[in-house]
Amino acid sequence: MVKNIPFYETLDLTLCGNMGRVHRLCREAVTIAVEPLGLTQSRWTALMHINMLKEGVTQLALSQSLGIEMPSLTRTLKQLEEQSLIVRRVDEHDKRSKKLYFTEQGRSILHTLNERITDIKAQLYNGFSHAQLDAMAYGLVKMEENALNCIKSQTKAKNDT
Amino acid sequence: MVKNIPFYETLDLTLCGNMGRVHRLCREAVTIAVEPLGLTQSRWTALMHINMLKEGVTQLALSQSLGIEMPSLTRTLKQLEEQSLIVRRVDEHDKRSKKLYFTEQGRSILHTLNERITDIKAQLYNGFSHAQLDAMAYGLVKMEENALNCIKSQTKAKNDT
DNA sequence: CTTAATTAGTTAGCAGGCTAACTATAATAT
DNA sequence: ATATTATAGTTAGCCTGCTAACTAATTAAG
Repeated sequence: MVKNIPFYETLDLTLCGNMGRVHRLCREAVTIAVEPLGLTQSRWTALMHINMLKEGVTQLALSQSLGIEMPSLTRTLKQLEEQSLIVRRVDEHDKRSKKLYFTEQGRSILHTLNERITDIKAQLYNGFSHAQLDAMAYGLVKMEENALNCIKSQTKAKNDT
Repeated sequence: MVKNIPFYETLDLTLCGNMGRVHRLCREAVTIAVEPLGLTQSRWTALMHINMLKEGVTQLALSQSLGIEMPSLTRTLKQLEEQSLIVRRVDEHDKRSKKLYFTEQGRSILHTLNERITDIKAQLYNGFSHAQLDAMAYGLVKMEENALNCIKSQTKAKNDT
């Protein structure tokens, strides 16, 4: 029974609080669905992105794709390696970097994982038009830009002191 | 240089990852601005909501307004009390619940806090039309509903087993 | 009235973001 | 050739969400 809720009644007052909550809820919805596979949010997200970027991707590239910092990723990959779903191999051409590959077991759960995520995604986007989804995605990208600029200008102002 | 980014290139692949990242960045932008006041994100958000709901609000009502669970709030309020910015007083009519009040010191930083947040908000929403912001807010509410339904139906399916 | 169920709040501990400080390798400058 | 700087990854530890299990007070049932 959602009507045309004026922006200032929702997003504005709590600033970005709503975004955080919706994010947590969407995340939870998927996590419930893939829990039987022994995966948490950070782990299934990482698996999906490795698959998307193709095996052999470096940790740095993966962290950028995920939009998280290296230390956050390191922990997740460690867990995935302990679960024997992936392996990390040092790149022979640049011994600083490590490339990521699925194990047999890791590759074998990809299909089920993909299926379940697609299912949940359909439920989350239920009732949205393509135009609406595009508008949201565009808004998010724009707000991300604004936030980055805002952070940058503040950091700069501090250093100039 | 953001063009008309097709939804499936952004929000879809990472599902709700973008929302999480934008949320973190917006949060960071404000936090930098209010750090000199000795406040973190959870603390300034709580202060703003207490002010909005008026002093004397219960912890339960505050947690619902913030969209977080009680234990998350308990910790934050404990810190605010240790900073002597608020006090918690047992409600005489229902000794289970506690009501929240600002201290002198707490009330005195509200003005500065409000000012800085308003400033950052303007930067984050820079370039957005009212219609765009409303569309995003509406989309978030709708997706939250979808997520809640999705979680509920999954939980129910599990219990029926 | 006494007992059972519900409710507000707390504590303990997990999940997954983050920064700061570190190691080891590679690239650049002198 | 050597010394400096930059880069990929790790470790340690903070912040703030969460659930599960608890206490104490209130409400509902028998």
